[in-house]
Amino acid sequence: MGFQKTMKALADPIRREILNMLKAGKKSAGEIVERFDVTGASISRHLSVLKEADLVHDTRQGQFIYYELNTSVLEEIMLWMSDLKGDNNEK
Amino acid sequence: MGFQKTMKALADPIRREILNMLKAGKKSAGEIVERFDVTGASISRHLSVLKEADLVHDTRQGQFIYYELNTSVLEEIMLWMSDLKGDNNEK
DNA sequence: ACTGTATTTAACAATTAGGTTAAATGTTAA
DNA sequence: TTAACATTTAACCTAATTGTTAAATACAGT
Repeated sequence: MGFQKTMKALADPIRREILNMLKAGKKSAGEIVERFDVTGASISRHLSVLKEADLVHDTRQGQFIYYELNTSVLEEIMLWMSDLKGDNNEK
Repeated sequence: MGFQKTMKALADPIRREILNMLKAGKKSAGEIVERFDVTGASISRHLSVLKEADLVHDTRQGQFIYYELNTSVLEEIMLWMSDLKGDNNEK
């Protein structure tokens, strides 16, 4: 269940770019929107896809909602890819 | 150009399962079709998506077309994920 | 040349995804 | 409580994806 959601979430370039941005630290939805040429509503939905995939966590602080990267779910994906490549061992 | 195609190709569960099958060695389109509950036409298109993403190579042998796994394109994806995770080094 | 088998391609229907604008929600501050 | 701001949700549109069936292509054997 999680795997499919994660892969689907990662298949969109805007969502991947959002993840790249968050590597530098948590950012508010507004700060994220600024970087793209689409509406806030559109980014908001992308964020909710990332959230459902557990690739980000959000915390409200006042009127802002901050998004933060969560890479733990990438673990099993990298394992799957490693396995596919024939690297038949851990990590 | 390649990255997006690869991620898109990997986002479908049937295509991932095809790749899993091919880990065991090359298989004809027909052998692949047998494993799934969809028509050969459907699998054929999935195979062409995988081919366009360079995740598989195909070679005709008589009336059969054999598909073979190519994992080289996974390299850059794993690098991207590693980088996202903060593993700021090689491999 | 014909027949059978393997596979792909074309045409179409149904579903999903991603974008927009407008309305709704939540928070802050006056 | 009203106003302003940040963000999400709803309604809608269009384009892309995935599946189906039927036709086309490619090869093998007689």
